[in-house]
Amino acid sequence: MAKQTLKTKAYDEIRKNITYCNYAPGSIITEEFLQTELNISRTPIREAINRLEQEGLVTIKPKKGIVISNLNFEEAGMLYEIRLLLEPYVIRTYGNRIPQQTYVDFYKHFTDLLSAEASESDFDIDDNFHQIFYNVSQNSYLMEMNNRLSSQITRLRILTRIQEKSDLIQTTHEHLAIVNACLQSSWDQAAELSIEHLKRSRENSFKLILSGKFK
Amino acid sequence: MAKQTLKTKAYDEIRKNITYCNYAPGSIITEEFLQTELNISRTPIREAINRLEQEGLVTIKPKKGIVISNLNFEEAGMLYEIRLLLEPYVIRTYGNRIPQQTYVDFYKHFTDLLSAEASESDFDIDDNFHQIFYNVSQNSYLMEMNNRLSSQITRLRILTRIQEKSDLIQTTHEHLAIVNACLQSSWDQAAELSIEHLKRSRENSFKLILSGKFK
DNA sequence: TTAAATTTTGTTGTATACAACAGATAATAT
DNA sequence: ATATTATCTGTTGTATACAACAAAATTTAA
Repeated sequence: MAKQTLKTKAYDEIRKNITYCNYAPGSIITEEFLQTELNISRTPIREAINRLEQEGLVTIKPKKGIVISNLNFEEAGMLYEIRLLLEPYVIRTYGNRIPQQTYVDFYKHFTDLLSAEASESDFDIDDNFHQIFYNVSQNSYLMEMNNRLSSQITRLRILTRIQEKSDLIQTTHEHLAIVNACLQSSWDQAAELSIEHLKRSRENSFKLILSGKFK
Repeated sequence: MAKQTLKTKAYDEIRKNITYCNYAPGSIITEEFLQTELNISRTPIREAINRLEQEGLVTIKPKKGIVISNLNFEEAGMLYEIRLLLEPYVIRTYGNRIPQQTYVDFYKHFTDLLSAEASESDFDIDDNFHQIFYNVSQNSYLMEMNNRLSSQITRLRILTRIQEKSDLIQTTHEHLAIVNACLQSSWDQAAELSIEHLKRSRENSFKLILSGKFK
């Protein structure tokens, strides 16, 4: 990435801070705070914030401040509803566009992962796994939709996985099963497995949200 | 709508001009042009343009100008792919949330429409018909997705219907069939009919695009 | 004539000053 | 003490000036 305007720099920085929950969900920040924190003038900051509002990560309260979007029960429900609609579709429809080698790599990665300690990069691997299916669709609406979802999903994952690290193993097993089906070109089965995976993941998130461990 | 900032006013105005093809697809405009045309200073104009870029209606070419997005074969294909995925889903899943009376009103409206002359407001009715299904889903991702799609769809419709006004009758007949199925609570059938409707509509758009009548 | 270097022009990128306004706080009247 | 009014404070909304830069036009050299 050669060219980086201040606008995109501010956007990347703020978005990262939101997705990784450095700014707590529900909290209020101001443009001036960001201005001094990032050492960037208001104009690029504002443009970044406007975009983030568009993406649903913040809400601008006129004359009040910038509210970091909450992650509540309803939001999680919407999120998973969309994923349950889109992911089986992209797997079934575009799974065959992904080179077998990519599946093999994933497969290997996952088996390695199951026999080792959990690390910080696991989030990215998971994200990458889902993202690839959207990208090969070559449909910019699908890709953008995934982009929109992924930051919220990451926030959800961070807020939940912290409590239950054992979940990673279960998730990886399920990813493994999906990849396995893909390697055999059993797209319907892979789609079905992704539905099961998402449903279980949803129930787990719901449980954690309702337990009130975070808010 | 009581409160209207200049930002939203600029956004509404520019978006309307794009969707109704007052700014031709592919043409290039500048911030200064918009500034003088709308009599609004650059800052709100920029914020509006940024949002429109985010929504895919324009592309900002640094140091060059603002390019009104094109509507080509690929774009139309993506558009219909998403609609074919989402609309049957929302009809099947949320059709029952719409009061019967609303269906009856639609039904009446459509039959009136078939026995009268075509008017300008037909676009809005069509839009409204599709939109209601998304709105009752109460899923902000779905609603926003529809919002995103609808402006592109409107552009497509305007560019195609101009040539073939007879298409309106066919479309209305299909809408009628869908509403009919909904009135009988035959959601699966309604979903199936919407798929047929969209597929035919897609083929029609493709044909018109390929004929090169517009570019 | 042609190629290269230079200047000009037009556009967006960025910084900043000021206006508008909502909400909180303080002051006042009853 | 309480309700009402007025003031103050903090924040975003808007306007505008200037910087940076890319591309086009012009000039210059060979």
